[in-house]
Parts: sequence; C-alpha cells; structure tokens
Amino acid sequence: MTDGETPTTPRGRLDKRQAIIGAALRVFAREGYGQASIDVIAAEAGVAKPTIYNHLGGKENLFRHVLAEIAARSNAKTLAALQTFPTDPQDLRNHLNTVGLRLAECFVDEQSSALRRLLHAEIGRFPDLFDAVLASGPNQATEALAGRLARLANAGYLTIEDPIRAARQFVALLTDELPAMSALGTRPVDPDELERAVVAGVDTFLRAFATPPPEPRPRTAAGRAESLPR
Amino acid sequence: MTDGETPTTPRGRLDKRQAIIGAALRVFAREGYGQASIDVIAAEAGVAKPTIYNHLGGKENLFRHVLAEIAARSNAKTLAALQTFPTDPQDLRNHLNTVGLRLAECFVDEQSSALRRLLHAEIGRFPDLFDAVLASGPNQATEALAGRLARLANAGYLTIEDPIRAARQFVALLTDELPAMSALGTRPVDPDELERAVVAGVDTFLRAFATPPPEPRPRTAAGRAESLPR
DNA sequence: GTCAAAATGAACTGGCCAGTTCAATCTATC
DNA sequence: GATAGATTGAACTGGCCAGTTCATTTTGAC
Repeated sequence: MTDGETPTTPRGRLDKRQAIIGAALRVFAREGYGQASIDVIAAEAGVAKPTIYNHLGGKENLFRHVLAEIAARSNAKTLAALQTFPTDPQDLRNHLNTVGLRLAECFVDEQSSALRRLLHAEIGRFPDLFDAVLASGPNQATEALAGRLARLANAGYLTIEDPIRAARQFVALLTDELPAMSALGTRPVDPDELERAVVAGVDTFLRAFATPPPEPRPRTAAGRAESLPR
Repeated sequence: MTDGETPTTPRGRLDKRQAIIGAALRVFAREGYGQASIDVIAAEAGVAKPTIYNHLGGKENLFRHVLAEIAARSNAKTLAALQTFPTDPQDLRNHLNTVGLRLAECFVDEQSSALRRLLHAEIGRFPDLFDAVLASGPNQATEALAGRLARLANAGYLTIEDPIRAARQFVALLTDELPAMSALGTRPVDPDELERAVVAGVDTFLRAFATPPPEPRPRTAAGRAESLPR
C-alpha cells in the first residue's frame, strides 16, 4: 500500500509469509508486543490483514514465530562468530580479542538487542519463551565456547576447572559495558569503544585464566601493557 | 474497594499519593506500561480513578514517578549493601563473598528486576529514562565500589589499574548467571545457587586481581575447592 | 457544628485494536 | 481460457482503555 510499485513484495507470492514475519519482526521490535498493531504489520508487509490470519493464526502466534526467527538468526550469527576461535594459540590474546570482538558485535546486533528487549518486556505474558530462547541460543553458544576453552586448557594455555563457567564469565566480561553503551541496543555503538570494552574484558579473562608461561617469572602476566589505552 | 476495612489506606488521607504510587509500581511491574490499566491501579490502591489524575497527571507521569521511586529504593539498597565492604582485608575472599552475596541479592530483588524489565520494555517509549536511571543507580554503585576496590589496591591487597572497570567487572562476574537463574526476576532464586554463583564470581575476580600473598605458594587459591558442585 | 478541600463513583467520550466476514479480484496451473 | 485457491479491501463487531465530568459524600481543620 505504501509503495504499490516496488517489486519487493511481488503481490500474490507464497512468500507472503516471509514478508509478514519480516514486517512483524520490525514492528514488534519497534513497538513491543502490546502496542504493535496487526494493521501496521499488514501495511508494512504489503499484505492484507486477513492474509496474516490465514498464514499465522493470531497476534500471539505471530509473535512466537517472530521470536523463534530472531532467536535462530542471532544464534546462527553467534555460532558463526565462534568459528573464528583460536585453535592455534600463537598470540592467544590477539586471537581472543578478535573472537571477542565478533561476539560483542553479535551482542549489540540490532536483532539480538531487540530479542532481549522483547523477552524482558513480555516474560510476564510469555514465560515459556524465555527458557526456549535461552536453550536455543545462549546456552548453545556457551557450550560451544566452553568446548573451545577446554581445548586450550587441555593444551596447557589456560587454567580452567569449569569450562562452562569460564565461558559464561568470558561473555560476561566482554559484554558488561555494552548495554549502557548501546542504550539496550537502541543507539549505534562507536566501534572504538566496542573494541576497548572487548580488550578490557579479554585482559581480565586472561589475568584470571591464562596459564603462566614456562619462563620462571610468572608473577607479571605476559603482554598486558599495550592493551590499556589510558 | 477490594478490602474496605483495612487501615492500610485510611480513606481520605493525603498519603493517597503513596498508595497510588505503590499500587502503580505493582501493576506496572506485573503488566508492563502498555497493558497496565489505570482502573486496575486505582482499584489496587483503594482509590477512585479521578484521584489519580488529581495527584499525578496522567499515565505517563505516573509511570515516571514510579520508575523514579523504584530506582531510588534499589539504589539505596545497593549502596547499603556496599557498606559491608571490607576495609580490613583479613580473609579478603570471605569478605568479598559476603558483600558479593548482598550485591547479588540486590540484583535479584523483585523491584530491581522489575525496574530492569520495565526499562528494557519501554526504552522505545521513554528513551530518557534509561540514562536517568543509569545515572541515579548503577553508576553511583559502580563509583562507590570502585572507591572501595581502590583502597584495597592501594593497600596492596589487589592489583588494579582501573578501579571503575574492575568494579564493573566484579559486578558482571557476580551477576552473569542471575538473569537465567531467576528468569529475569520472575521466579525465586535458590539461595544455595545464588551463593554458588557469587563464590564463582568472586573466585574469578580474585584470580584476576588478587595480589599474590608473600608466601611462595600462590598457585592453589585458598578455599576454592568446596565451591564447585559438579 | 461548619465549611472548604479532597475524594468518590458512575457515567460518558473518543479512540484504538484484534479478529471476522464477504464479495470481488488476482494467480498459477492445466 | 477455465478453474480452484489464495489474496484483497473494506466494513463491522466487540471490547478495552485513557481521560473527563459532575453531583454527592467524606474528611480534616477551625
């Protein structure tokens, strides 16, 4: 309706469904569940209102599909970021900084942030969604990360008793400043600030978990000086 | 209305205002801003609807007052918890565990959690509230905590370059498991689990920031064994 | 006891929205 | 080009709710 000529919604396709979910994703993320209007979603999808009810039952069902979609996308992004995890621990700190930066970028990603906001907002109305998203997303990422950390520990580069906990703490250290920096994902993040936060998180992580190098001076952790901008 | 006999709302007092804010706090926390109904708030406060509009302008104004109230309470609780921070660093780990547990209890507190949920949910509608609450709450706590940490560092018990960052990371390590454990504050937390999470956070914090004691055996940190359930 | 200010309740307005209905139109396929 | 199924627009129902009005009652102070 808003632009009847654009080929983005080819009017009559069976992928109306995708258009609907995409539009619903945007509108829910923008306005929240309660304030989102089906009419607005229909308009934004370039679709008639009854079509929505044909494809996906009602508002609640639509919302569940949307959350599942965002969760799947965010999870895929995060797991992809973990692929860059160092197996070769030459210059472990730099590798961790790199993978940490990718994880942090996943964290401040617009859709990830929207997902977190929606979960917080609607946990009263949809208590089950929280556990479902947790299981399908962060828990998998934590497991994957824990496996990578365990390999490094096993090879002697890190000293870790509980890899799951270490993985959670790694993420916690990486992301603790990000909500404030991005205003819960509603404003863009300065890449430099993001990198500084990541470097700080990796630094503390290595302080806690790096195995001291074989040289007889384990008291001063290796390569920490150049990572502190101020 | 619901209980016309109770002396909690003495009908006709000027503290109607407090009753209104209290009820609004509960209803907003329970239902969110959009779904909360002024009629319900009025009923729950034992007050007529026009009274709400007399005391506090409209729904939006009421919401802002409510958030200010929760933020102030949570902040006060947190700062009080920080009073127990160790100045005497005998058995630093145990002291940090204690103060960490109090901080974690503040974090999972019903009102703190509700505040976080409401901020996440309504940051689109009330973008200013996020920064306001941040400034009035967590930032003050971080400053206070940083001061305490700096004293310990200055006395040689911790090795900290940036106390503010260390304070943020301390809190991040303490709280990283809590949202999942408490389902964003919507279900009670097992005190044992809470303590275990705190002990784990403090352990990693000390690994990263504790200055090694003068004794020659710093590798096995004291009192860590009993804190690992699995 | 009197009186003014505050509180009450009940009704009312205007607006928004989920979900439905239906006749007309489009689309793909054969 | 005929047909079945999807799509459309538009109107409609029923419900919820913010905010207002007003005549009546309650309250506290004097």
